Amino acid sequence: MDADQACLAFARRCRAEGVRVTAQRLAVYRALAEDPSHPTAETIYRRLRGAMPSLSPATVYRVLESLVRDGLLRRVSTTGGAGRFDANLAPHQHLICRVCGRMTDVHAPTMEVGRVAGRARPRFIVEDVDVRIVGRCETCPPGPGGRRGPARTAPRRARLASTHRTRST
Amino acid sequence: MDADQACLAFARRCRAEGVRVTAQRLAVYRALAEDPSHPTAETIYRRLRGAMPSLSPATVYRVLESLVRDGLLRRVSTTGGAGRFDANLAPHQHLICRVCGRMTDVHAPTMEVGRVAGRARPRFIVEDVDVRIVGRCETCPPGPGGRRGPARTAPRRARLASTHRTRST
DNA sequence: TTCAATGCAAATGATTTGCAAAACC
DNA sequence: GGTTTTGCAAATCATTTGCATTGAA
Repeated sequence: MDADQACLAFARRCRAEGVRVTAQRLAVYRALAEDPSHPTAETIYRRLRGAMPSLSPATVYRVLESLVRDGLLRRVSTTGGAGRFDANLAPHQHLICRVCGRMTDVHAPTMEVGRVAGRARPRFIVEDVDVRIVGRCETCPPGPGGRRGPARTAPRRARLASTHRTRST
Repeated sequence: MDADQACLAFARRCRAEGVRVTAQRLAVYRALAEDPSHPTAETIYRRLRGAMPSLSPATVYRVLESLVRDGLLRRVSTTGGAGRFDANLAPHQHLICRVCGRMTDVHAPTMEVGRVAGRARPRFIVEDVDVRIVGRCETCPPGPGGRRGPARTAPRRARLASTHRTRST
């Protein structure tokens, strides 16, 4: 699998940047590299603690934060609920089903937003464009909201606000 | 101002949908209609309690949730931090400065994502496209992260994950 | 050996919920 | 008057932090 490759490259890159390569870091990174569903910190934690009983949630959060800071992972945007992460650094967009909560990668040609941003005042320097395409899997039941109904990774009810403490970008 | 118009339309629409028009609802809606900065629930609460001392944060959250559910407001996407809201229902995109946290509306021609979504399996029915253009105001100090530094509405430090309990879309 | 990373527990921030009182239609 | 909403306080959830310990380099 490609995940092994990615993990090797990951370890190399950590060492190159002077970041220590620990079992926890590798495990968290691998969990994300192997899982295209954009899991939450808690999902990663639950998935890992079987093989790593001493792992603590705090470590998962810390590892995720540091990997995002070092540009090895991305945090994807949401409108609430727990934070979700992505090891796929290539430019791409997300399809988000408001019924089942599934988040799928898709590829659309890069959109031209640079010129739009240039009109802003003060002027704005674009660094990243993040596109969320919200809708519904054809196989999920329609209906007004995404409330009720089974959910794989996400919904529980319709959520309101969102996350937790700090900033957002 | 246009906000008065919007409030009238808002009251009309509430009555039409059988939702009660209370002073709290109107105040929260108006606060959002008058403020293009996409404030958080807490910001709205602080702004309102001067004129409405009995207002409680829980009410602000509940009002926001119900207005979003009824399609009178939108929750904007973030990668963490508190949820932010928008009374502008017209299709538009957001410029987000990772240094000062400011979120500005911009207008770019609608992007063609429908065809991309059609390729997904199971097929995906697009209902909304949400574009976040992340970068930096020309007037904000550059630098690796958006950490430290003064912030208007957002940052405090680099945040990690995101919100709170329920779903996300 | 040394400094970064981990684990644990406690702290925080954001948001939600239970319930009785107040308000709208 | 009956049903929604509100307020308040307590509960939850997601995430962060303090501190002593462990471990990678």
